Amino acid sequence: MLTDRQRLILNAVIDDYIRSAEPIGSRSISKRDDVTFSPATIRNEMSDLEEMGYLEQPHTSAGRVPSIKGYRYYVDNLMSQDFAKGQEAEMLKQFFADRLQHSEKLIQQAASILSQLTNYTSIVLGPDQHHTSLKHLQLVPINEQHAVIIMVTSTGKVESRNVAIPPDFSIAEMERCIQIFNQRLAGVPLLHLRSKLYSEVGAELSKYVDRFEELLNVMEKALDVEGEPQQVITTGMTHMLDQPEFKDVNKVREILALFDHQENFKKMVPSPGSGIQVRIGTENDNEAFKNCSLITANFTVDGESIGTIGILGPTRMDYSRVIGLLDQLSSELISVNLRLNKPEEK
Amino acid sequence: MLTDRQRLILNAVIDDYIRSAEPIGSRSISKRDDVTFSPATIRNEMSDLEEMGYLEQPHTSAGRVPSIKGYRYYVDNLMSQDFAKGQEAEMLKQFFADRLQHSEKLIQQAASILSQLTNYTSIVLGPDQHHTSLKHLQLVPINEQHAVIIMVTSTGKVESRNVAIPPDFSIAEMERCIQIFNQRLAGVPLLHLRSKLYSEVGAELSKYVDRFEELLNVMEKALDVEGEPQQVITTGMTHMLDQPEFKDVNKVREILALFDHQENFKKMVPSPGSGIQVRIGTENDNEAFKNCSLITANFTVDGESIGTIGILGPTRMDYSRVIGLLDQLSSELISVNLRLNKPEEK
DNA sequence: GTTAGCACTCACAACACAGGAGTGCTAACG
DNA sequence: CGTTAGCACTCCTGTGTTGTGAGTGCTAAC
Repeated sequence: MLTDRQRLILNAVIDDYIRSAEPIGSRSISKRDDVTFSPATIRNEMSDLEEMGYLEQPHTSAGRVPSIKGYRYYVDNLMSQDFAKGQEAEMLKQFFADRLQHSEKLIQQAASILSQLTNYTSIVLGPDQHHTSLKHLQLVPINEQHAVIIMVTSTGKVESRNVAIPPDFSIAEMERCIQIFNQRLAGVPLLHLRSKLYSEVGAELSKYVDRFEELLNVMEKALDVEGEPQQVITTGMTHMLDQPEFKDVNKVREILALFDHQENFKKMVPSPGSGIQVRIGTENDNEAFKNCSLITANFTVDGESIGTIGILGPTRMDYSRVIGLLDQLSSELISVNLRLNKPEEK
Repeated sequence: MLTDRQRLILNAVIDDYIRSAEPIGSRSISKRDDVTFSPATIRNEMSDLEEMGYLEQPHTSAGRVPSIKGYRYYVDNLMSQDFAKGQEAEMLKQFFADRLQHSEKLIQQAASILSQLTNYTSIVLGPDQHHTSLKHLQLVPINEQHAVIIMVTSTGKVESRNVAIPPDFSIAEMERCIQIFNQRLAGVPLLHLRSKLYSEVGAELSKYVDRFEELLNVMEKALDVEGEPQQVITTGMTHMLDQPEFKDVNKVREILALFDHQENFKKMVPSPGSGIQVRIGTENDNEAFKNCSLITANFTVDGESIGTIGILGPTRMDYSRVIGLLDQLSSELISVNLRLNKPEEK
């Protein structure tokens, strides 16, 4: 569809624009080493590229700027794919060298590093609750009426809930029940905890405890993971302000407002699975992000999602570098997880 | 030191300026209901107030603006002290009505509400680690070589650490050790855990386990709370941008940069104890905050600090309202904690 | 001591204007 | 026929000018 020369020029425009953030003119393109034609020729080609929708003109007599379609073509076809894994990759490796964190915290820290490296904002979504399962349940009494229930999940994360002990239940009784829960519920996906609670545990429990229904009620509330919003953590929002496209406070506000209402992100992040995804400008279905691009990477181990990292920058972001870093990070994470789980059952 | 009329005028200037964010002229003051003199008289008084350092002039022929000294005088002497506890107080009450969270999470949520109510940014500092103690220790094995150690603190917070099980230790052995730890370390302040580990537990442990030193080493790392930075959570940074004084991106950047490096806040927050504190403008020892005020409230139960909330706004912030809300919040928190711990031992 | 009157100051918005980067078109060249 | 040089035209941007209005400080009168 595009001639080689058009592709060369489109690539040149986007490359330069990513660096300079200013409309690119024909003259400056012609000065590049990889370009041999005169400004006039380039003007003609750029005019064609504009007509086809790959470039845009802020106004007559300004240079050209890539359109969403242009960026998309760049990411899909033009962009250098040999993600230069230089010293930055080395930094990531160093970072992971001797970490023994559960994967969730690990990803958070990785995102923070990514944000520093790229000068973009990073967003971490915890692992999709629907796909993590319960590893262990534990009761810690606070006083006669209150206790803390601790859940350890398959990702190594620890969650805790305060519960009120039903009157007339002794702590010893509670502890016996928790044991039963543990036997029956270990390995069950968090999402199914509630239904299993009645179908599996109920019958068993009734043999040992009299007023087990009351207890089930309490546990149902405590184990309800849907109430707990999926955690969203952002780092490096400052970097947003460094980009010249956001020198106007109002544009920044729209975006930062999104950060305060984190529910939004869940909608924006592509459905789980499927490695690295790029959403350019209006491809995000959110008005506030029309000048931003979001690159997300979903990290999985053994097919289980352990978290998602998103890198948010202006549409004019350095796609190649960010994708390269996420790529590298992905393999590091996998190797860490192998190290951690090597001698595991199954 | 100030005449009644001067106090009235200073109060009027600050009041109006808090609302309008624009320099206040003599004419607009004279229109207030509580002011009976002419603009000319007010001009003379304002001139005196400026000479004394309570007011400032952005430039000749502009109105007056309060100085740091002016705000300080306002907060200490002028500000209405009957913190109107209207429907806002009711909201807070509602919010606390049936919460059963550990106090730390409770404070975080409270801060979030405060941020919404006031349109300022809120900052939560976790309880000072030096004053919380260990309640319970728990080991959850992940595989043969790794386990999660869970610490429940006296504030009801749950912390977890991944540890590597020393080679040749069985999980059963580990669990026996943890029991000993629990007996010996429950109630010990987190800060002293490490020293007690050797002085108290070491001897006891040597009776049961052979190579206990190795184990102590592992535990020492796991229980080291000083490595873990004190948690800092911020909400509602967007509101910062709503203030007209921050319409310039560069000023915002300085402040947001602080948020990315949370260590800073620990230095800024006044030493624990002592209720509500107000830091106006340059009273904060941080260049970036020279146009901000920080109101902090330290919440304690039975003399133990359970966390600190800071409200950050422009120097022109509504001191009276914020202090009132923090005041209200403080009493709500205490009543919740009473409810939660009523039947506790001691 | 208080107030009216008035000249003076100074930020700010509106406007005009020059400079310059970049385009689009046309015509000439190989 | 594709490519290039030349040139007129567009339009953003920065700068200087001017006018307006809010507000002050001073003086004189009440």
